[in-house]
Amino acid sequence: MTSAESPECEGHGAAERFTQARAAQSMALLEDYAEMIDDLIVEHGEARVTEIAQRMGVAHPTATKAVARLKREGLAISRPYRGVFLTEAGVALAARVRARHRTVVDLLVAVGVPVETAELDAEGLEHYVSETTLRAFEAWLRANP
Amino acid sequence: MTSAESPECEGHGAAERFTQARAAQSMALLEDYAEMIDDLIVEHGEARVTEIAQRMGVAHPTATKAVARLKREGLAISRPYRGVFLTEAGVALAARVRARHRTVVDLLVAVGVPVETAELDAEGLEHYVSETTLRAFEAWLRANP
DNA sequence: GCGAAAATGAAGCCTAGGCTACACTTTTGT
DNA sequence: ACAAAAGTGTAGCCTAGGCTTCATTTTCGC
Repeated sequence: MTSAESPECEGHGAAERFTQARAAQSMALLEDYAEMIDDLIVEHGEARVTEIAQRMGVAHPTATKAVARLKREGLAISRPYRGVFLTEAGVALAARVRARHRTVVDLLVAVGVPVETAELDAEGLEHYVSETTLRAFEAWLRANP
Repeated sequence: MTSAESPECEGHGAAERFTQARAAQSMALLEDYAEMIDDLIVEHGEARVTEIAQRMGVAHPTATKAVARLKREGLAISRPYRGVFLTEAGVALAARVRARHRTVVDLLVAVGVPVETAELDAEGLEHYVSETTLRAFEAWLRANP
């Protein structure tokens, strides 16, 4: 542990970091589903629960629950036995997520990570990259072409 | 996985990526607790549940539950009303996690992320960095001092 | 040495995110 | 047109990981 820790007493501020990481985690699944739904709409004009479930590697009721949460958060809309669609906010989220994913993969590849590994790791990593770090990645990629 | 994957259509195997990311997530908390306990043992000779809880930013019963899980996984041992200690496997895990954390922070800083942000983001990121990526980071850091 | 404070454990509740089983629509094929 | 197949929804169960409340044990101060 380096950086800004009080050497005496207990080093804290640690709790904050974990709390923040936990918050990021709760957003991660929502982001994945939003991006997935956006993909499906682009490909097929709509996203069906069954296909969302297949691609996410979960059973269909799990996908249904996730969609319900997306709707609660104002990111998606759907009617019974019909496809799922993203709201404006949902589309914006999906776009942000996709761009961030690209940047993360690009940076990993740029520092020597094999492309397939970069794609694999990015799936987990992307949700924990802050805006500040993302911009640093972009700046570095621009400066190191 | 009941239903098989259609090898046709476009880019899948996506399900696998998500499944893997989910598995990594289930390991993340265990890793954080193991590292934290190791820190406390180094500092105080033992790790008390209350202090683990404080530093993780959770209530003490939450820490107790996490310790129970660590014990189930063979990573820690403890007796009622006594401190928590790591098994050999737990110590090894903590060491690996700490080394990985440092490498991730170093790489982030090296590409221009502010130190405080790097520490913050690394807390979430580190759990999703594969061995391959970690080694790529180390190689890159050696080549770009 | 004893009573109070601090630490720990145990019970019970909540949400998220998995699952299976089953019921009900919609789509589809003859 | 209608029955079978496919898709979707609902209910109910599980685990993980949060929480509060309360009981118990240890530790500490006097």
